[in-house]
Amino acid sequence: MPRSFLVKKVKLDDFSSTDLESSYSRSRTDLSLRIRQKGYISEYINPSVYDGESDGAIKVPSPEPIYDGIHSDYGAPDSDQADSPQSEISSGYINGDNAVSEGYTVDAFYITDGRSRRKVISSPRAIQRHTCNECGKTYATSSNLSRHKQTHRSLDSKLAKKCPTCSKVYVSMPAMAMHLLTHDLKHKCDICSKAFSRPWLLQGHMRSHTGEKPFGCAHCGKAFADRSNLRAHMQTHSAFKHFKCKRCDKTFALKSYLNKHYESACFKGAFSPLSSLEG
DNA sequence: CTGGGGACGGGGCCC
DNA sequence: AGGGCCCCGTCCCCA
Repeated sequence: MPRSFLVKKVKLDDFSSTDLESSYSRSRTDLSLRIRQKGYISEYINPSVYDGESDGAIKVPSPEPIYDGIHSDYGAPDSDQADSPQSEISSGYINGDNAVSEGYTVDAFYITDGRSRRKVISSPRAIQRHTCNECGKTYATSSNLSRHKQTHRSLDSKLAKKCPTCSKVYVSMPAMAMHLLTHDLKHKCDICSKAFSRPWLLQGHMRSHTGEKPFGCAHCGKAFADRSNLRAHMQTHSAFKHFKCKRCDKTFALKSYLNKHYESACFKGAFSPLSSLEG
């Protein structure tokens, strides 16, 4: 599947030559381990970090071995079996029943990020990027850049438009159009009649009825219906807790845990921590 | 109180 | 311009 191949190549492109040499000569699982040694999942999901990987310091290695119950080798780079979880190639199965999941190692998880396609430098089109002079973001076409530039307009701009339903103001017409969709719940579940604004929201919802869990953790084998939930789960495998309470210094693996902490023990009845301590 | 998971929404980006 | 896909984030519930 060409798209999978490109995406995979993107990921490899972002590693140092040392990384590449070793990963080319070793299995994808080994590459996954190297990724985790470099700083676990959040650093490979966060686009800002990804865009400018500057810190090669070794942080906390994964406390967990790659889950043996699935096939976590996504194929060596010279293999034409390069796979993404979107692929029809079934490289790994978490469950033995009908709910078939493919195992996501940290790297495989990352490479399915559609945004990473921005970094496809092997593509001829990627060489001629159109750069926003305000924020430096680059786009494949001038049309896309033009659309993006709308987001830099001021809210006071004469071009700003207000949503007739909820009065939210948008300076970007594509964002406005996207927002208008959120008021149009035309995707309805045949089973429970719940309605959604986007087809993929309905898709995700349908999994709650079917039990389908396409997103599997390659570390422990647990499968999820929702990619975001797998992402949060992946963070629970990390021994590195990125989110620290600025009052009591307790650390948490997930920002949501820290927020919960702020709302409960540490700041109950006190001033709002979210406004004064975020950062 | 914390950790973890399920479900979902908003908005950005690509083709 | 529209559809598809994705990320980030939140809310809620439960152990």
